[in-house]
Amino acid sequence: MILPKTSKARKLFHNGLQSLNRATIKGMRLDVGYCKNINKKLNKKLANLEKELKGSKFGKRWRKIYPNMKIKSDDQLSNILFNKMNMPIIKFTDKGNPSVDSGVLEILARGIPDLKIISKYKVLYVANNTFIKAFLREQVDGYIHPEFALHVIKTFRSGSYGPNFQQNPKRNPIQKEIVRRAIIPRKGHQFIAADFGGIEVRCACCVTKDKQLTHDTIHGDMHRDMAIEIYKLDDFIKKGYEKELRFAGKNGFVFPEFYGDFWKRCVPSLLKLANLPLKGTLKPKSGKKLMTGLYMGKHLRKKGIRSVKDFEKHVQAVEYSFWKERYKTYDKWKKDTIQEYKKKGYLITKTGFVCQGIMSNNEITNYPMQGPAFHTLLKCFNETDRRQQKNKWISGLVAQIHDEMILDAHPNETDYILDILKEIMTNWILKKFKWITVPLEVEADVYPVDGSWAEEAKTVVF
DNA sequence: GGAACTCGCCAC
DNA sequence: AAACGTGGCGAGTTCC
Repeated sequence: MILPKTSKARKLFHNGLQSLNRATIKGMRLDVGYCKNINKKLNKKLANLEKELKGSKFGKRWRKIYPNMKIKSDDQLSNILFNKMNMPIIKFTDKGNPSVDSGVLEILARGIPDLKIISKYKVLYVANNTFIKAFLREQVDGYIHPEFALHVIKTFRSGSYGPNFQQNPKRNPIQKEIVRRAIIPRKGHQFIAADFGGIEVRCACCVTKDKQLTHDTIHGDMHRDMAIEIYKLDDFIKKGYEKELRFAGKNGFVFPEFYGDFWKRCVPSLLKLANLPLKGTLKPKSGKKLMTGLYMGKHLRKKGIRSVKDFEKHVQAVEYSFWKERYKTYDKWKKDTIQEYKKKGYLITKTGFVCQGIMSNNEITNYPMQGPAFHTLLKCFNETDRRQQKNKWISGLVAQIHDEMILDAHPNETDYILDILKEIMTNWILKKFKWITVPLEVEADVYPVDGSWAEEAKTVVF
């Protein structure tokens, strides 16, 4: 449990309630015609995919066992795959049952191509049922009014409801296009979305005072560094593989480690991200192609890593140096903070919120970053709101996604607003939150006039 | 017939 | 010994 114990914390939330509520009241325009249209189209498409699956070899087998076949029934699917067809179990759910999630289906589709129909179905189903339908259900006179609450999330971030505006698809391009196309600015307006870059890591720099982390965050590239170390890449990363392998370093290792994961659980995703097999020996022709005639498998073998077991050992060593050498100050902070919590029974964040109650080690070391990261955005949101009222902008704040604020802007005011955002988010905030001891970086996406949220934006970096 | 649970998936 | 942090939500299923 966290409580806004200090007067500063209470004031931040008191102002936040009002500014967030104003954004809710203002709301965002919904392209209702588009939503109704795409909803119809998707219903038809989903019906067709269902028909296709039922007619396929795999679908016939399914229906023989379950005459009332339901594509969405993971129980039915799992029973057929793992009990009737004896397919290998790739991973287990939290409750210990064989998993049939998208990653598993992707692997099993190598042997049963019909499974691809199910994956395709699920992607479109989520876009339609979780998002488009919610928009149509929640809209009033062509506007949606997502709410933002400050009293629900235990780290005192914000939550969003009716609809939840903090989970709109971004990574899957098909879902992104379908869903974000529905959100449009007011007539003649354009969206501005300004987000802090790596705000949680920057909070970690300020909280832990780790000099190496601070250096890497401001001047270096830790994700790239870790990718090079994990895959022993040396100069391969310079030859056009930077983006993908950096992604693997970031999402397969650095982020999980910061959240409290450990090497053994990182290995499967690191293997998957490099297209390597999940067990056994690393064959010379396995994995991502690094250059003509050289695959990741062969490359790693040359470096003495001949099997998944070898790779596991290597990742364990990388983790050791990550915490015991590279970020040893951060590591010590974690130990000290856990000790402090155990002694006092509570912790207090940089923004004045008290964390108390029964917490795991990972919770103890994550809460001091997660809350203040959002509070930095909220403080800026409040100030932007104050200025928009004082100066009677036509434009206005309409939403917030943890480290990002979204405005519906009149083009005549756009440049002026960008100046204001730059001032508030990179300068003003440092005077208000003295504990922020690293520079802050902001990316502001400016969308085309009358362009939906799915359109390509012009990015301005502060 | 509804509450509670489970799984999977969307975001940061 | 521990073992990814915070949520919302839809669908299927089970229990009462």
